[in-house]
Amino acid sequence: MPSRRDTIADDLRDRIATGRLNPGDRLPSEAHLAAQYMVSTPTLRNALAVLQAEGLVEKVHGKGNFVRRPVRRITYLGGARTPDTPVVDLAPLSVTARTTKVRARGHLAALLKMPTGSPLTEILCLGHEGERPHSLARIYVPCDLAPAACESLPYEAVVTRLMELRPPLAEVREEISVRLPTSEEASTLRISSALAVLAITRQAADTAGRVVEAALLVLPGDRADAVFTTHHMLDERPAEA
Amino acid sequence: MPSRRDTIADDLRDRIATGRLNPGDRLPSEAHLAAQYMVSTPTLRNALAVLQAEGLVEKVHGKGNFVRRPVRRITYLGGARTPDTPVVDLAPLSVTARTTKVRARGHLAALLKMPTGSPLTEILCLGHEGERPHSLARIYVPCDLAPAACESLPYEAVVTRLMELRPPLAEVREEISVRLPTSEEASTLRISSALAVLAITRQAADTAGRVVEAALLVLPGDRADAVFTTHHMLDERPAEA
DNA sequence: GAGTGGTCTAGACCACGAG
DNA sequence: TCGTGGTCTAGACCACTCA
Repeated sequence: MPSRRDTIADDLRDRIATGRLNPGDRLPSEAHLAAQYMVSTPTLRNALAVLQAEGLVEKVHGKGNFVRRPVRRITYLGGARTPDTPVVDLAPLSVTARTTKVRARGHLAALLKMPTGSPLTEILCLGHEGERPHSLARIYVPCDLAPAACESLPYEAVVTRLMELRPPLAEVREEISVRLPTSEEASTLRISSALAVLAITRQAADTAGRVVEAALLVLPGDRADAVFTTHHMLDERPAEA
Repeated sequence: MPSRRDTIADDLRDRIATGRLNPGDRLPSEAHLAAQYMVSTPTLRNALAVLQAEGLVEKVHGKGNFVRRPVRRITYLGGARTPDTPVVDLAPLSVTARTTKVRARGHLAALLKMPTGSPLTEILCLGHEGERPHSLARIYVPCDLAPAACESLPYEAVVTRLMELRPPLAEVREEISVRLPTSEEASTLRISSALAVLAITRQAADTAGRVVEAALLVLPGDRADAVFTTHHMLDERPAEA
């Protein structure tokens, strides 16, 4: 027996799929919809929450519920990439970076295989697409591998300098998990705190086994994919794209 | 201003973290807790939903809310793995498989690069840890690469036969996304339909570029990680673990 | 049958956005 | 100021589990 919430969500989803509701359209108010479907407002809101989690509907406080424009999905390219590929594929997007010095503690120290309290450079990156933030990255590198006085450099310059300072990488480990955003992440990314995010922990080591970078990436779950392509090493080694 | 829901969730989370509530413990009933915190039952249930999404609390209909035993997280090993590594690391776990013949359609046909209607063998795998299901995999292979009459074979035998029939792989592409489970997936995995899952689409091709396997994996977001390790190809090629 | 969670109701009050 | 969504209330009724 499908719940009323799901019945309503299915109906609205169908309305969007068949073009009766178009991207950018404002939905009738929640009170209106509740009356149409003859349910209480909490029930209707639950139905909208389903669609919101699917990325079909966007709620804007004080304005209404809107059919989301089909956003290009963010693609995180993991693994087999050339060393100068940016951490997230931000091709036509803008990234703002802020660099600060912090000290390793807890999980972060373990990730970098450095003792607690070790000085680190944190590069906080926020990817934008138009007005809207859409990816958050915290990159940590040992201070000796960080560009000096780079607080004011633009993102591209920081990345370029990082690559120059860094020894060649031997191994990259990426761990992907799903979780709810912290409230800070939710407000930074302007997503609902109920929308799960893709959390990627990236650890890059040089040939000596030294961890030269740890990165914590947060991508909104409704529009992020992570893609890994592995070329198996056979007799012939395929060229990497 | 933190909401009451978050205040309550924070308090319960703290009770768990500090050991005042221990794994396996049953929480007081929702009505009881609502009275303690002086909130209505929906508000209290929202607070529990937060903890449930974090994997700290498990709701069991008709029995109560329980502090979750720290479950071993499921680790999906992607990318750089030897060909005979199972799709999901199910080491001490049991897997049941069911094999049926289906026809490629829509997304699946595109994934396999086969025309719509092509015959496929579907291997439906359900990973168990004890009584509890914890991973769902749908593996599709062209019929000529599927073991004949394998409907009744155990999982391990099916996988072994698959590997024997399959040409060496050249490229594996894995796409990871976050979404809510379908109602079928939620009931099969016995998770709440509000708990996001890690959805992994795996596409394996042989040296000729033919797709020899497409797999759709669904892992519960509260206890699943996907790990990718890339050994960069430098002068010396590191041995694969 | 007693107790539990699951769903839903019909409101109330507050916070936000736009005119 | 008005309409919107955000949060919350104090119940009701149903479904499930277990004794």
